[in-house]
Formats: sequence, C-alpha cells, structure tokens
Amino acid sequence: MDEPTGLRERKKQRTREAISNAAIALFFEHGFDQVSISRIAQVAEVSRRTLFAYFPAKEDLVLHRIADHETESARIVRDHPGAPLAALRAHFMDGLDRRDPITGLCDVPAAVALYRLIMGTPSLAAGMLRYRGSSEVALAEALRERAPELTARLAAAQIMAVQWRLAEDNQQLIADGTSADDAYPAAVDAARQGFELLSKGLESILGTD
Amino acid sequence: MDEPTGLRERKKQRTREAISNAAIALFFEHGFDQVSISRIAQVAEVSRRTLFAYFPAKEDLVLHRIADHETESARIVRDHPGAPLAALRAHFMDGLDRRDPITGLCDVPAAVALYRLIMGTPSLAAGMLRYRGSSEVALAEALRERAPELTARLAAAQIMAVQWRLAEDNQQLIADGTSADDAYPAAVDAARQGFELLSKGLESILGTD
DNA sequence: GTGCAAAAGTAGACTTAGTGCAATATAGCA
DNA sequence: TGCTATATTGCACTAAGTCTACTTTTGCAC
Repeated sequence: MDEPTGLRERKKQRTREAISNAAIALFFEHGFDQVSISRIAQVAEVSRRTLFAYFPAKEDLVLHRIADHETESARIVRDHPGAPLAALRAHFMDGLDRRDPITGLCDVPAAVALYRLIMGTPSLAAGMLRYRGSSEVALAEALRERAPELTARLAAAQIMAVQWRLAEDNQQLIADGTSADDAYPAAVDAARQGFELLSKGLESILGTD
Repeated sequence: MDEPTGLRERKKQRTREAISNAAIALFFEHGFDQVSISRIAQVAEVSRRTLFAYFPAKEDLVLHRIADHETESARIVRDHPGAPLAALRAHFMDGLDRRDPITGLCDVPAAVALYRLIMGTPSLAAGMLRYRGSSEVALAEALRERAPELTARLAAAQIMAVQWRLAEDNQQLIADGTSADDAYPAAVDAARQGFELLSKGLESILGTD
C-alpha cells in the first residue's frame, strides 16, 4: 500500500513535502500574508504553476496538515460497539494523556507555532471551521446507525461543539505559554465537565422551564 | 438616532444600499464568482475604489445582510431574568411561528435565493461559519453572568450548535422546494427535540458508561 | 539500451481582488 | 463666499489563481 506504482509516486510525494515544508517554514518566519506563492515556489525549487498543481489554494499549504483527522470521531464511534458517548469520552481523555494535538494539549513547538499561525490568519481560521463542519457531518453519519436521523445530526452537532471548545481552550492556554503538563489537570477537569454536560444536559445549570 | 449629521449620512446610506442591491441582483443572476467587482461598481454607478470603501471584501457585499443578528441569542439571555435555556427555546419557537429567517423557516424568494447563493459559494459559506463563531462567543459572554466561566463556554457551544443545526436543516428543506407552512410541523418537532437534548442530555440515547 | 505514450513540470500571458496614493469634488459651517 | 473635513475618484501596483501551449521525465514494451 506504500508504492502503488513506485518511483513516480514517491517523487511526487517528496515534491509535495518539499513545497509544504518550504511554505510552512516561510510562514513561520514572516507570516502567512507576507509570503507570496512565487517566493515559496522559488524556495521549493518548483515552478509557480507546479505548486498550484499540488495545492489548489494558498491556504491548503497549511491546512492539509490537519485535514487528515476529520473523520476521527466518526471512526471511534464505528469501531466501538458500546455507548458512543462513552467511547468518545474515553478517546478524548486518552488523547489528553498522550498529548495528542487534536485535543489541543500539545506543546511541541512546531504544533504551537502552527496553531498560532492558523488562529492569527483569518483565512486559515476560516478553513479550520470548514474542517470542523466536515467532522460534524462524518460523526452524524456514524451516529445514524445508532440513533434516529434527526437525533444523530443534533447529537453530532453538540458533541463536536464541545470537543472543539475543549481543544480550542487547551490550545489557547498552550499558545499563551503554559506547558502541556501544567495545563493537563485543568484540561482533564474541563473535559470531564464537557462530557458530563453532554450526557446529563444543561437543565440543572441553566434551567429549562 | 436616525440622522446624527443629516444629509451626508443619509447619502452614504443610500450609496451603500445601491451598491449592495446591485451586487446581490447580479449575484442572483450570474453567480458570485461570475460577477466582478468592476461590474458591480459600474452598475451601482460608483468607482471601484469607492465600493471597497464601503465593503472591504467581495464577500461582505452579501454577508453584511446577515451580520446583524450575531448577538441575538446573547441578547435573549440577557433580557430574560429566568432560565436561559427556556428563554432561548421560547424565542426559537416564536421565530418558527413568525417564519423568522434566522430559524431557516422562511420561504420568501429573496431569502431562499440568498441562502442558496451563500451555501453554493464556498467563500460565502466560510463567512457564515465565522459569523456562527461570533454568535457563540457573544452567547458565552451572556451566560457568564449565570454560570461559571467554563460552563458558560461549553453551554454556549452546545446551544449554538443545536440552533444552527436546526436552522440549517430548515433552510435546506426550503431550498429543496418545501414551503415554510409545509415544513413547519416537522421544524417544531425538531426544535422540541433539539432543546430536549440540550436540557436532558444525550445519555438516554447514546449512553455514557 | 531504444523508442514511445502518458504524466509531470514549465513559461508566460491573463483576469481579478484588494491596496496605496495623490488629486478632485462636495457637505457642513463660519 | 470661502474654509475644512470628508467622500470620491483614477491610476498604478501586488499577488492569487487560471489557461494554453510547450518541454521534460518516467514507466514500459521491445
């Protein structure tokens, strides 16, 4: 599954990474808007036109790095026969333990810089939101096998909303300089409360009627 | 509060609307990407440069029409002394009754066309998501006076997620040709269930542990 | 190895969004 | 009537992204 054709594919992969690496490095140094496509192509030793063959838009040079986890929650639900909410909760908690970037609790410099880059660049932040939308759709799809259509869509919306809120809060803390280890206890508490709200509802806190 | 200075302000307002109207009409007819800024400026009888003085980006020509309700949920919470969730629920239900566009249950042709335009244009849809993010922030702010910081943020995320899911589902139905009156009963049921899930939680449906 | 078809890469012109600047026109007011 | 602030304009400029035609490279058959 690694070399369907061989040399040609491997070379394409290397070119793709060369372009991406050059782009990210330049973005880190000068900022997204201060680096032109031409400059990236020049550093990656590729023509401008070739760059666009690999990445259809400038934003993709950054966002392709995250666009691989969008079906993660859906996969968790599908892979676990038991209660979906419990499985998602356990997976998130495990992610915090492993300092998985997807939980926001990762202070590896490259990840922090990437987060800062994205959040500090409106067009990249917008791409992030689109990606969040895809995650919700995928999760709803997975939940459809466990609950009625409407419930699945509503639940998916709520669940992804909470997971993103938790991850964003963690990332913000880390971006502000807190180490992952220092942030860990509070992150676990927050996650506990987030999933508690999901399962038990908001009634006891915000009332209902 | 209507004429702080007078003529000058009124004229600006008229120019702004002339530009916006020209833009929307052209977009409806040819599609967002098929209409250039120059063409819009020409139809609105304004210079290209002036157009950009009123709308900093092409997307704003469309999105400014929706960008006024982003603090609506927050306002509802602030204006009601009682249980926030009940107030939001009542407001949404009332919105369905009134066929308020914000609930998605509005089949006025112009509103339907606007929805189709936005959803069919990636950059506009992205703007919509940003707007949704602002709503969440505003709601969290309002809830902060009724609940602890973290709870407020998590609850706001869940609530806006559900409201948007409901509104989007309604809009989709209308965009597919269903009349608002025909869609109403199902929309009410969906809203009932959405707010039920918010207040009671997902435990009974998706389990927890 | 040689040659050939397909895929990858290149060059350069073109369209359009958005900005900077300097010049002009106009509303509000003395 | 003239002064000032603000609105408007024209023009040149940068940069993203597309189009087309051309050249190089790769995989493969012989």
